[in-house]
Amino acid sequence: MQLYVERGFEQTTVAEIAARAGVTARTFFRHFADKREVLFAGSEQLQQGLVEALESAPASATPLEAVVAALDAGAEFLGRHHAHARRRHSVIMANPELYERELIKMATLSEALAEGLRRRGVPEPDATLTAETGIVVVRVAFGTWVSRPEPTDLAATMRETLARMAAVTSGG
Amino acid sequence: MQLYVERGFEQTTVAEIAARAGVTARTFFRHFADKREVLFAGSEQLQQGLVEALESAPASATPLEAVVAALDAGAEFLGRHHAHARRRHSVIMANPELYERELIKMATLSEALAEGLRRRGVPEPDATLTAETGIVVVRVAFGTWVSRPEPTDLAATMRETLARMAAVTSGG
DNA sequence: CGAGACGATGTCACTTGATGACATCACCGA
DNA sequence: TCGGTGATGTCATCAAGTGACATCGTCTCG
Repeated sequence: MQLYVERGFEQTTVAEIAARAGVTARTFFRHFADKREVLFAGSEQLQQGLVEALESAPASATPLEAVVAALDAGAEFLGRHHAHARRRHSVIMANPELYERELIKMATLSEALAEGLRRRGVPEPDATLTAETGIVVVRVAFGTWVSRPEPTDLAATMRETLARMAAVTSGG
Repeated sequence: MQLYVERGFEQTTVAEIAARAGVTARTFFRHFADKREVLFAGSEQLQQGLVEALESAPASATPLEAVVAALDAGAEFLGRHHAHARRRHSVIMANPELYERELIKMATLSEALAEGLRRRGVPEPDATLTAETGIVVVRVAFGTWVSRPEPTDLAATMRETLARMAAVTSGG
């Protein structure tokens, strides 16, 4: 993060990162699949948390309600470390390569949620669509949350975003 | 495409592609920014078509209706060459690197639609959310369309997908 | 205590993707 | 015919990864 902020992502070489960490480039690649992955460590935990929240939603919950439960868990996970999140987000948004990675992480997350919904008996295409809706809400809400200079309530932002989403897709 | 299908994306080298095309690797990189971009030539036309359709929707149209107009244009563009689309899609889905690129193209498309909606006076976050909804519909509908062995009506699939999307986000 | 297994790291060599600098060559218009 | 322009080739070079092998410290078992 230091180097990416200092001189930009493309301009910093893996050798430099490794040097600052006091290891070798070869070692770097044993910890991270590639140069981008450094910024996405911990995304498995997020996914795991979301899926667990989805699964522990009551069986009577509608698909959307189950996803809302997952969103709440996501807000708790993402809603800490506002300052750090802002720095990280600005680095990612400044680099198409990193943004690509971010997007595929989100897509993976979406697929995991869809799978969880299917396990709950939700048929296709509803499972996929509900999951995708959830991910759009996470992305958009996180984006506005992170754009605010001071930390606010991410869960609330997500709920508002979801409400707008519902309004908008029903032709409001 | 030939080489990517024959031996997989990662396994084919730029030198091979260039050789089969009868040029040099250096020339390849003058036509395509990178190895993946080969599969995404023409995506600017798609974007342009969608945005134009969005703009030529009547001023009285709701945001969602305007996006539906764009979707129709997209269906016309994407809905041809079913066989080719299937091959291309399977190659992309088999390779995370390519899928990443696909996702960022879609994100760019989404942002272009959002910008078009803003020009129509749609405020945030509705513009972004409506555009994202449209893109989800394109992605999911295209996925099911391409999964069918025989060509069907993509526009119809999109409409059905959008209807499910509306049902699902309103808690159905 | 000592031998050996194991995990983390380093070293080296190599492939491939990607880019800059410069040379060529074909073609087009004055 | 001359000169410009655009497309391509050649060459050198850098950076991202990866495989093979060596090294070193630690932990465990007899």
